[in-house]
Amino acid sequence: MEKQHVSAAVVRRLPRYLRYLNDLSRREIVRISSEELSRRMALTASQIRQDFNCFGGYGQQGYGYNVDHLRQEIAAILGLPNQKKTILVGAGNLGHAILNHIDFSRHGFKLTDIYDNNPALVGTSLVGVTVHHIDDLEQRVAADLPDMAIITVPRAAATDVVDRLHTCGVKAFWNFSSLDIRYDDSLVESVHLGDSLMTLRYHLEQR
Amino acid sequence: MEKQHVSAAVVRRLPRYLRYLNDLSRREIVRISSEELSRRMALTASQIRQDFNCFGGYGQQGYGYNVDHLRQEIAAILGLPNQKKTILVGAGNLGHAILNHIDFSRHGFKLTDIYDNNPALVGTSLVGVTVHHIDDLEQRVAADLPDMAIITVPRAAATDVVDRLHTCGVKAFWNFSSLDIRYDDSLVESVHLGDSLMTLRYHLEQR
DNA sequence: TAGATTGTTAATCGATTAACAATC
DNA sequence: TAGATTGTTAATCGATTAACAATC
Repeated sequence: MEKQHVSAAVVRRLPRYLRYLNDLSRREIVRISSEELSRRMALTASQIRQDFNCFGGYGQQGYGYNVDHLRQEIAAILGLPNQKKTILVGAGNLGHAILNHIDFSRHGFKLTDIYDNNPALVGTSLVGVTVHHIDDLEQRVAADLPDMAIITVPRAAATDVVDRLHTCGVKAFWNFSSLDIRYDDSLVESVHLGDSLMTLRYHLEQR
Repeated sequence: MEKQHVSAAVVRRLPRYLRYLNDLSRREIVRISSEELSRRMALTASQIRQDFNCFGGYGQQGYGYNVDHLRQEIAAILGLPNQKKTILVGAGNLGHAILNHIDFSRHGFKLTDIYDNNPALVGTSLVGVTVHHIDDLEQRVAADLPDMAIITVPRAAATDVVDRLHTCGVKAFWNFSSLDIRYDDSLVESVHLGDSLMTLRYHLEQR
């Protein structure tokens, strides 16, 4: 049902809608109006209706939106029911944190491999997935191409690792390095922690 | 020199400008034109000039921008030379990763305290800062009010911890919990890892 | 039916881009 | 001086908000 083009701004809001809807569902709230949801989320009701209408009419006049139905529609739009294969490269502090913090299956992914260059880690298992040496990257990726790679290696290693991945066919990255990854044929979602912190520092200044 | 209102969109770009300028500086490039920078950053030259002009004329016609000067101006605008006090609450996987991954002093902060409820951690030291028990939070925060708190506790604990912090005077948060923090008198910068991952999952679907 | 609330169009607002005069 | 490039104004584009007719 995804007809018209959906703007990046709307897409960024979808996960947040999903969080609130899941929460409402947990509290066994069956229906919600755009008005009530706007109060809870600190958005305008207008924006909520516009956003939901990019995809088709999920509401009902005079009634509002059915929480469970809407929740499942958004989950489907995001592609969550269908799991894409992902690998994680760099099982240091940040890699460990991601592995333990994120439930991949609930976010539409399946973790298939972990890579690191630390001999002490290679061969061990983290969250049920074996850690392989980074030297085996090309061979293993060629045998079973992942849909995405999580980049949690130190900055110094990032360019090289990402380039190798791209060369052997990986075209999507969840990037935690402070480097900007950019390829014409690839999808990149970056989490620049330092940038986020500095943004906060700026606003702290203006008070 | 910060006269006119600076939009959130511009502020979000400042750290990225700084990263590129630092990189240019490292390579000993002395001057850069908006045109050349736009190529490197994949922005328009027009946007770059608009952005830099929110704060005052840092360039020179016919020459461009002095890399080092611009770099220092932006660092100053962000407030980096002046360190604000921050505490970190929740020294689990994610907390550890942040502590080891972020150089606070380079981002305008100074880490003063760490809190956790794990007895095995309390009393130990991480990145040179002692871990205190969460029960001591109110007492210690009252004695030395931090400018900001980093929230890396599990979701279940987040509401309570944040509320306690807010009550004893903390009015800025770097939030890693999947909860939305919202107070009229507080500044919140959230890093919603799950949201970021789902956004990526969406775009992976549309290809 | 009357009341509530959506879906959708139109108006507003803000951000990005284009253009060019100012000036180094 | 001539050429380059900024600072700044105007035009465009896109996103948000307001309004209201459609309809459950």
